[in-house]
Amino acid sequence: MGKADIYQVAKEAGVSISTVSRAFTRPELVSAKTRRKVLDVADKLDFNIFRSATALKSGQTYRVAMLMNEEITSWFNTQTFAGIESVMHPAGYDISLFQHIDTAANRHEFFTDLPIRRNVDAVFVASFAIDPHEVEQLQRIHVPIIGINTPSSEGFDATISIDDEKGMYTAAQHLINLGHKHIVYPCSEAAGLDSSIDARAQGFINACKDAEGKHDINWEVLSVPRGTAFADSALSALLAMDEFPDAICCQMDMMAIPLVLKLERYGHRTPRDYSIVGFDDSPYADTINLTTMRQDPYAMGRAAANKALTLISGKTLYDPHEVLEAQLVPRSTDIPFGEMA
Amino acid sequence: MGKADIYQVAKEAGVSISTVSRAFTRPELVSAKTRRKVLDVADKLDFNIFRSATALKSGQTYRVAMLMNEEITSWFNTQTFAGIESVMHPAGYDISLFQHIDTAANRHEFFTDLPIRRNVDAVFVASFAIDPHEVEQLQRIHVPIIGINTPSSEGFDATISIDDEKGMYTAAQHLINLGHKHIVYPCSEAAGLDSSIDARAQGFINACKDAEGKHDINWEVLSVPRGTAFADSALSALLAMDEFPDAICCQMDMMAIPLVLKLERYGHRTPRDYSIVGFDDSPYADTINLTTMRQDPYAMGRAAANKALTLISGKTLYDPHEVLEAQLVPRSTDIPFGEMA
DNA sequence: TTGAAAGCGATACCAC
DNA sequence: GTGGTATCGCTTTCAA
Repeated sequence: MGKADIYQVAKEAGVSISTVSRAFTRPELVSAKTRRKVLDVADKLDFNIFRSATALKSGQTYRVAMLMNEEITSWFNTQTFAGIESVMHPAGYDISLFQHIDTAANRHEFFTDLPIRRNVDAVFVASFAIDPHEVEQLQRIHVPIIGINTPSSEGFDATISIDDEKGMYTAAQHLINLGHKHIVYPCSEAAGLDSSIDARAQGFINACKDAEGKHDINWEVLSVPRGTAFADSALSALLAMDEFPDAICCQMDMMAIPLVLKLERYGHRTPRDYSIVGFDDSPYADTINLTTMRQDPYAMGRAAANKALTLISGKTLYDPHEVLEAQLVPRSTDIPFGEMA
Repeated sequence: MGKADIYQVAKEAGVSISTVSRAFTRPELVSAKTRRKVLDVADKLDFNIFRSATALKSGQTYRVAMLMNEEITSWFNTQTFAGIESVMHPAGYDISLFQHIDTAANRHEFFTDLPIRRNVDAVFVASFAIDPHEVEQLQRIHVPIIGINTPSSEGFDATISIDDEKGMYTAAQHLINLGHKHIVYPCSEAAGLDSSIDARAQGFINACKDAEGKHDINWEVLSVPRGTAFADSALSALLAMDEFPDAICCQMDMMAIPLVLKLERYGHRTPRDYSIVGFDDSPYADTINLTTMRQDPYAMGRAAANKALTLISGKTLYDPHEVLEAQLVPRSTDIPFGEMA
């Protein structure tokens, strides 16, 4: 049966174990005939190189860690993970996932135990606020650390981020330029964990402040509790306002999409009655024709993984820290103030 | 620095490497004082057990493979992956992902090379039609094989599935019981890859055939091309019909949700003008109040992973093959035929 | 082009 | 409760 080791293959093929090894990992050092024979025997005996042994010998682990806020099931995390996977897998790496590095308890446990120490060849930190002390702890594992949408690049060997603040500044400015007078930003509290949330809110605030001299606008940030029902909370808050706004600027599509769909049931229809822009260009944004700011976390994951491979191989990055810009995707939930019903 | 090995830790702590090893993996065999000392030294030297060595010694790999159709970014795949991860990670396993085991070329490559042979402790096969020959190939790696929504349990050590056919039978029957007369099932072609698609279509057909004697119904399957725009294709096909149906039965929410949203732009509003039910209870189904058949792939992933752990540990499963039923989630896209406008 | 042998780091059996 | 040591499977240098 099929638990042959390298010695059995060597014996059956009439060669040494060195040759078997080479037939798999350094084919060019073995004659074509010998190689053919070894591989045939190996296949017959269900033999394959045992990567754990290779790992031991080489000191590499062929694993990388990915740390994230919350669950992998969120759109951003899934896309980023898929992007990293798409380049790390072909390169022979598995991804060891650490979800929910969010609560104080989880963080403390992770950063003091450092279970990944000596067990991964690189670490990806996806979109969460990590404090300087934690970065310092991470550095103790002595492997490349790559940040994706981290608030700072301090302590990271490489980072790739979108400029959330600028992106949201652009979105808000777009609504202002359309002539809107009363702009609301429903904002779920970030609890200091998701760095993007804070940066986006700041971008909105900055755009409004900058416009205050030139435009006659009335703007406000509507804080709603964090949680799974944040969109419903925002809905309630909006419906409870003295006067319904003429524009809504959303921190993410997952806020904007439910609002568009549910506000309609209360007689508020976009773009007839109000303009709205989202952020992310996540699923169904196109279906409902939501104007939004697009970011591409899959591409960011790929870029981050390529940086990691370069660093793992001991090379230097030409461009370790990259900042991308979100792009406005004009669809049809926004019209000039003057054209509204 | 910071690359201390077990010998340095032993030396610094004044013990043998056996004791260092035990301090980490068999704490109960070491005196509390010695253990404390060893762990302190280890922390100071940034030492940790090197899992690749453990793996070599034990013959385990602490990796499992997950094979899937298409990308991990689909709702079903993400949920299933997250479920598996939620039990495998705490148990010390990483998941090695193999996406796109769908095209003939990819399948052939995977099943003949069998890159996972000897390199994983278990294999999960998520929701795709795998033929008997392929299962046979998989068995050559001599580890437990666990299927999730596979069309057959033949050759698998364990399986967990929902009864797609019965679920869709229920959905169709529900529409029939509401008195609908003209029921359409928009169906993207499955190309023999996604086993659920075929089973669901069959469930719809069976329900309609069974009802033909008792009810005066007119039903049809509307085949639309596979691809990213399958919902738009279905939309076109529906709008091109001589007479718009009074009920639509969808293979998945990702078909139903765009239809509900876009048909409205053409004057067809649910439930006023037609009833519609989806399948999956995936994101935004609740937001638009879609009546649908719920399945829980996260829970299936967890169950599959628990089965895997049992099998890996050499135990026998009491109940290797489980079939779950999708549950009708009544919301408000369906009303009795008689109450329609 | 191929073979012999040392060694990667942890584990577990066997002594003490 | 602790230490010595053979061993897991592969890679790689050195020799032939």
